[in-house]
Amino acid sequence: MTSRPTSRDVAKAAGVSQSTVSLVLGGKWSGRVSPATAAAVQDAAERLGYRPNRAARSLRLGSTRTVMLVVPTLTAPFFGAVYEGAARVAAQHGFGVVAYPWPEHAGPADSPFAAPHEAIDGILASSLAEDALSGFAGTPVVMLDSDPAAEAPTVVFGVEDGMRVIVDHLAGLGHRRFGHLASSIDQWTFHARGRALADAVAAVPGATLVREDAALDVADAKDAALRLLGGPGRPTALVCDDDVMSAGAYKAARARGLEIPRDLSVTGFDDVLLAAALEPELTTVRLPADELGAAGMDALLRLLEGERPGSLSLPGELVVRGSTGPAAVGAAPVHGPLHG
Amino acid sequence: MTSRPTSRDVAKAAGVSQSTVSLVLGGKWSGRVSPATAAAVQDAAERLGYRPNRAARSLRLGSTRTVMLVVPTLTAPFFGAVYEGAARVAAQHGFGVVAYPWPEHAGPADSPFAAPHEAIDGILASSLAEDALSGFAGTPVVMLDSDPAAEAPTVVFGVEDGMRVIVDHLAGLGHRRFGHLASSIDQWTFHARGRALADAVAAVPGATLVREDAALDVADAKDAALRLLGGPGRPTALVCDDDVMSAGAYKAARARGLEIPRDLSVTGFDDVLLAAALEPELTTVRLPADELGAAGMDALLRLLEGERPGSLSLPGELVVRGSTGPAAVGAAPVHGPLHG
DNA sequence: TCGTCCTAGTAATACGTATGACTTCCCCTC
DNA sequence: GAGGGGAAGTCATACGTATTACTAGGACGA
Repeated sequence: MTSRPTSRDVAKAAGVSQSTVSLVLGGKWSGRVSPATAAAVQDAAERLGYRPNRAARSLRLGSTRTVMLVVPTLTAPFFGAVYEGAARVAAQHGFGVVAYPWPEHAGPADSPFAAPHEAIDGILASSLAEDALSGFAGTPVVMLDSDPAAEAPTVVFGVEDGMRVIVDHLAGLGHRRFGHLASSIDQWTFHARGRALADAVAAVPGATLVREDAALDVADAKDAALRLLGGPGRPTALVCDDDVMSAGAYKAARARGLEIPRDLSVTGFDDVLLAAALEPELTTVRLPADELGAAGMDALLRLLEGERPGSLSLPGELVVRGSTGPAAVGAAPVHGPLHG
Repeated sequence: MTSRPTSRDVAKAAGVSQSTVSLVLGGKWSGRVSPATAAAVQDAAERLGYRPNRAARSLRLGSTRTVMLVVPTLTAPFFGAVYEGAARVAAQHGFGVVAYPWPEHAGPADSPFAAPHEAIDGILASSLAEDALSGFAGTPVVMLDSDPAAEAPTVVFGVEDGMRVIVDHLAGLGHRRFGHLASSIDQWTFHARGRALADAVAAVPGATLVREDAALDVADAKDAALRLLGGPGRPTALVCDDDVMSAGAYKAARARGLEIPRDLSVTGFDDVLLAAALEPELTTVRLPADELGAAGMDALLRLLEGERPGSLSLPGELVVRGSTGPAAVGAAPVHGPLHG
C-alpha cells in the first residue's frame, strides 16, 4: 500500500467494520465494543501507522479544529511569543494554529494572504481594531491586547499597574520631571499606556509630564527624545512606550552628552531581547507575551464550546536593571515639595 | 439561511446543477458552459457570499493546499521573516502555511505540538537536521539554511561570500588579528560560518584567527568575548556568528576598557533590529530572511508539482555601520606589509 | 417457552466538492 | 431524412470519517 491507510484498511486488518474502528479510535466505545476487539483495533491501527484524515474528519464534523491567529507581524519577537503560547494551548486540545500577519494599516482586501474564511473555527486577533475583522462576521473571536470595551472577549495586559510600578520606582528614586516617549501608532495598547502613565504621574505630588510622539523605530524615537531633552528643565526620567524606543532614547542621551543613569533614567516596556543587550541594561516591564497567547487561546476554546468567557487582564512585572538611578540633585524642581 | 451556503445553494439560486457551479467556479468551463450561464452562476455565488468548503475540497482532491513550516522558534525575528516570505509566495498559489516551532534539541515526540501528518502537502524546514523529520517520510520537503548535501532540495545563504566580504572589509582597514565569537550550536549554519571565516582569513596574508564558542545569548557571548580579549596580542577585530553575540562583544569591550571601533572592530551577522540599536551601530551582513522563505516556498511548490528543483544559494549584503574602523597602529603586526 | 433486555457489533448515510460518464438538443452534411 | 458530431449541461459517484439506526445472538426472568 503506497498511500496512507484509511480507517477501512484498519478495519480489514482487525477483522471488524469501519464503524467499529471509528468508534474505538474515537474513544467512545464504553459498552459498545468488547475490550478484546478494541485492543485488536488499536493494535492494527498502530501497526499500519494509521492517522485519521483531517479533511474527512473536518468535513464530517463541520469543524476544522484550526484557529487563525491575526497579528500585525511575525517579525517582532513579541508576536512570535504570542503565537507559541497560543499554539501550545491549542495543541493540548487538538487544535492547530495558523498565523496570519496582517499589518494594521492594511484593509481586509490589502492583505497578501488569502483569507481562509472557510478553514477556521475561530480567530485570535492581537493588537487590532475590532472592525478590521469585518468579513469574518459569525466567526468566534477573542481579541488580544485590544480595547476591552469591544464586544468580543478580550485579554490584555494590566498596563495601569505596569505604568504605576514604573512611576513608583522612579518617584522613589527622587524623579519628579517625567518625559514620555510615546508611540504615534493609533492602537489601543498605546493609548492605554499613555493614559496609564498620565494617571500614575498625576498621583505623584509635584510631578510633571511632557510628551513626544514617534514611530516605533530607533531613529524616529531618537529624534523625539532629542526634542524632549532639548529645553531647560528637561525631564530626569524618560518613560518609553516600548523597548525599541528606549534604544532611541539612549542614542539621544549620548548625543546630548547625558550619561545613563547618572544624568537621565530611562525605562522601556515589553522586555524583549534588546532590553538586556543595551548598555546599560534597560529597566523595563516584562510582559509575558506567551501567556497572553495562551490565555487568549484558552478563552477562544471556551468560546467555541459555547461558554462566554469574560475579559482578562494579565499582570506585567517590573525588571529593574541599570538604566534607572537616583535623580541628580541639581535636577530637582527648584520649588519645594508640594502637597506634602 | 444561517450556516454558510454550499455549491448546491448557489446552483439552486442560479437555476443550474451543482456540477455546473463547480465547473464554473473551478474555471474549467471553456466549451462546457455557455458564457451567459457562467455569468449567472458567478453572480449567484457573489450574491450569496459563497466560499468553497475547504475540508470538502481537500477530501476530494486529496490535497490540503497547506504547507508546514518548521522552525526552531518564532520568537526570533529572523524566523518570523522567513514565515512571512514563505506565506506570501504560498498565498499567491492558494496555499496556506502553518508554522510549527520546533526546538532543535527536541525529538519528534517531544514537541508540544501535535504533528499534523495528515493535514499537509509539504514541509519547509529551517535550520534543522534532515533526520529530525523522520516520521514524515513520503512528504515532500525543502530544507532552508541547512546542509546542501542533504537529499532534499535546499535553499541557503551564501555564507562563504558573506564571511569573505566581512574579512575583506576588515583587512582593508588594516586588521590582521581576527577573533571569532562562534556559536556553540551544533547546526549546519554555524559550522558553515566557521569554515567560511577560517577560509576567508586564510586568504589574507599574515592574518591570524582565534576562536571562542558561546551560546546564542548576550551574557554567554560576553564571557567568551572576555576570554578572546584577555591575553596580549588580542584580536583587533571580532567577527561574531550573529548580531546577538555582537551585543555580548560590546559588553566585553566596555568591561575591558576598549572603545569600539577605535580599539576594537566588531561585526555581526543577520542584521536584525538589534544591530541598528546598538551603540555604535553594528557593521553586519544582512541576510534576507523573507527571501529565504519565499525562495524555499517556491521550490517546495515546484516539488509538489512534480518538478525537481535544484538547490539555491542567496547572497547576503554587507552593511557597514559604526562598529568597524581602522586597526590601531600599535596593534598592527610588527612585520611590515607583505605581498604588496 | 416466550418475550425482554443487554451486549457487541454492522449497515447506511451525510458532510460538500470535483469530475468522468452520460444525456439532450440542435445544427450540419450527404 | 438519416446520421454524425459538437455544445451545454446533468447524473452519479468517490474522497474518509463519525454517528444514528439497526440486527443478531445470548442471558434471564416469569
